[in-house]
Amino acid sequence: MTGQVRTVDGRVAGRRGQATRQKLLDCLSEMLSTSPYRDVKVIDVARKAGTSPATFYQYFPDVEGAVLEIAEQMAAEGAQLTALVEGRSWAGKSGWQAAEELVDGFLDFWRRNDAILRVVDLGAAEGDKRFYKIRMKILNSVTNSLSASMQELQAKGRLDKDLSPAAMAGSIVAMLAAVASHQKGFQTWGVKQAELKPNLALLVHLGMTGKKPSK
Amino acid sequence: MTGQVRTVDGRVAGRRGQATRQKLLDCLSEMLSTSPYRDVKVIDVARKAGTSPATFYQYFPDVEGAVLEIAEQMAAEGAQLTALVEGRSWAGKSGWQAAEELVDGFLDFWRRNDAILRVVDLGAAEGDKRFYKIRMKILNSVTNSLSASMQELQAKGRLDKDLSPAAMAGSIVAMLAAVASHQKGFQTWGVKQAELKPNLALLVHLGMTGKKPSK
DNA sequence: TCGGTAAGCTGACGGCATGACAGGACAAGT
DNA sequence: ACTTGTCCTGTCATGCCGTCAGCTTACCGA
Repeated sequence: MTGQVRTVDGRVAGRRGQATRQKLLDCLSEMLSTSPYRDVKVIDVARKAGTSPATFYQYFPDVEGAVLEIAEQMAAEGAQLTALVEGRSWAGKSGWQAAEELVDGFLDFWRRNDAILRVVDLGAAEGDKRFYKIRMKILNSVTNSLSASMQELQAKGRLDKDLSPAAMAGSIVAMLAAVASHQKGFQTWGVKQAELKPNLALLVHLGMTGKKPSK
Repeated sequence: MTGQVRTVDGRVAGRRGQATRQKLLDCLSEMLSTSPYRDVKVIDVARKAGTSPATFYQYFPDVEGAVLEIAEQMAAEGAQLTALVEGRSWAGKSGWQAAEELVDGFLDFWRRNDAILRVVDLGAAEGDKRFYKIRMKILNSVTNSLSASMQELQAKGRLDKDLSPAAMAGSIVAMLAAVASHQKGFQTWGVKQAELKPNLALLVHLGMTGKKPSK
């Protein structure tokens, strides 16, 4: 599908080359989580990887290009988030469980990838379509699943028909993503992780079913 | 309270100086909305303002310092967002209206200041306390008001006592902020502004009162 | 009117990151 | 050993950063 890994000047990368490339990506990834995006310099990444800036430019057009690569890898992993919604029932106790697990899984994924997700979020907000596409790839699976579940509920008459599943699902997912990316902030502000989760789950449940959950 | 405006090297700024300073801020502000934050260079801002980079460094320690200044100005304006919540009733029809107006006002404020808010969000997410504080200043007024309203409802027995007003209010506000900062995204993805708002308002209402609104 | 003083601005400079290139090192096959 | 193609780096021109000395401009009191 993706074809071979290639250098900027068109050569195909061999074993050694791919290793170097990956090492650069790893180091960049680490830098992103320890210093502001604006201050990440090619020379630092190269130094950290024990190589030279010139090498970096063999594999990536610039920092942004490398960041996109990392984001792409993460987005591929992120596809598994669908499993948090698909095939779940939103009725009764299992509905509450579904909401709780969705929140849990989401916050966890975000915590594991917060550095790169920050940059993706910024790129998307700035209007860069490549970043926006990646963001979509991650969120879409969840959004679509939620949206489908709501349409089912609507068909069964268990949910108001005049609300838009897409908008509601989008809002819910946006909320999860936002809270997730400011988890640390909530903590310093005095809201504990433990009380954040059930409240988020409650909001999710309310949004999905329009009803209070029966725990 | 704030004392006089001062240059980096300690001189007090006069009329002309303040004008130059403001012009630099305006130009920076415009740059932020037309090019990625990472690519905003001091020299470009200076050129745009018809002055030299050295002048920029007279008034600001670096780009980030100037951005903080802009953000501070915006935060001051943003304090008026409190008015969207304070003194509102969440019962009956007026409850629905309160939710709608909160959503409206929020999205509008975000749309007007999206460029600078993006950068503030990034800074906060990266753990910079100065940006975090500004973000708080804007969101706190709304969050606190919502939180207070919920405590009232709890006292009257109209709302479950086992949920945390702070966490819920925080989640609601985070959701509003998130949706607001990706408004354009929602649109390109096929969700129209018109159907976004009522669904958001519904979520807000559900979260605040635990009940479906009576319109 | 005339200095005196502080504000305001800029040219110039060392330092560093960028991005391109050519050439050397290295591994693998013959 | 020789060839071929991959891989890495030294080097260089370019451009931005951040600072300083020094020049110009505005204000003010005598």
